[in-house]
Amino acid sequence: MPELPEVETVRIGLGSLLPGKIVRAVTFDWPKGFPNSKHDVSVFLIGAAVKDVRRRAKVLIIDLDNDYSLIIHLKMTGQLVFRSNDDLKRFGAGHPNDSLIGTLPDKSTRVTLDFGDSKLFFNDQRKFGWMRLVPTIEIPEIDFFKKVGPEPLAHDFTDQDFIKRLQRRPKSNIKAVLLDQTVIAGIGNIYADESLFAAKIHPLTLVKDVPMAKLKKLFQELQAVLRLSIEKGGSSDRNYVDAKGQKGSYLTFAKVFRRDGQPCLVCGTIIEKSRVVGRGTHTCPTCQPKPKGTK
DNA sequence: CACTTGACCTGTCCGC
DNA sequence: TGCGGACAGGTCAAGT
Repeated sequence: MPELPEVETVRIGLGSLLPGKIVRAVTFDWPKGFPNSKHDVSVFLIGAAVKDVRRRAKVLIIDLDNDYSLIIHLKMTGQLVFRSNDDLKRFGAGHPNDSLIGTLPDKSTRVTLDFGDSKLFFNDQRKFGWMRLVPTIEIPEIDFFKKVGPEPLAHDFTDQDFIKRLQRRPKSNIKAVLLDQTVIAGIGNIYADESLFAAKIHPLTLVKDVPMAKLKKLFQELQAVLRLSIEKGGSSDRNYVDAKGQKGSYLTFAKVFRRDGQPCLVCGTIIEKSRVVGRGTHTCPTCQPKPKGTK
């Protein structure tokens, strides 16, 4: 589930909660998702203090004061939920506010970091997510970080940079290219659909067939939807929650995503759902006419 | 090489 | 109510 805005929301939350906390204990039994040995965890994680929480693409990086870092990918259903011991006592068996989270840990909890006065739960229903403890200095050498594209909201990332990178894949359809993390970092299914709708581009259009003006428009709209979503705490469909276990409200503002069967907010045509690159894809057939030669 | 498809998991929802 | 099948927001390996 989590794309750039959701991971960024978690980063902001953890960034205000974790720095200074010392890891006192770690509970885990998930060799595939968290392959570090008990020995390494006890030597390089227990006793270390959290220094900083960063994000690159959809990956969270928790830097420790011993030159090690935890890198975490939430994939589709991962959650990182922080609870003080007081909250655990108070809300352990209940649902604070409109949270999707009940008693913690629950059956999807894969890893628990215990800070003494509080805990951080890594939940992941589908177990696609992962977490690794690595020397901080080795992070840039990890394959994913070597290959991942630029941050779409970086201040020095321009529309010309964006267009140049998209045009490296002229014969792919534009949605596939937006979703390719090596082209641009952090875009997933929700923000691909939303930005393509805003720029009035059909997702199946080949990159080479999109006029320059529309590529520029796409860049502006992509930045706008990402920024709005971060402001709204991300999108919560079923699983996503922030560091405090709360849902985000962006989907209230989504114009096509999960709005199939409802009228387009621009022209009133019924929004359609189809499959593009194997993913559920939402379009307005009037605002985003299909490219010639597709059915 | 460029590009597309399936596999990884579990849970939920929908139709019969 | 039960059951099979499709589907879910990501990424990689394997396929064409």
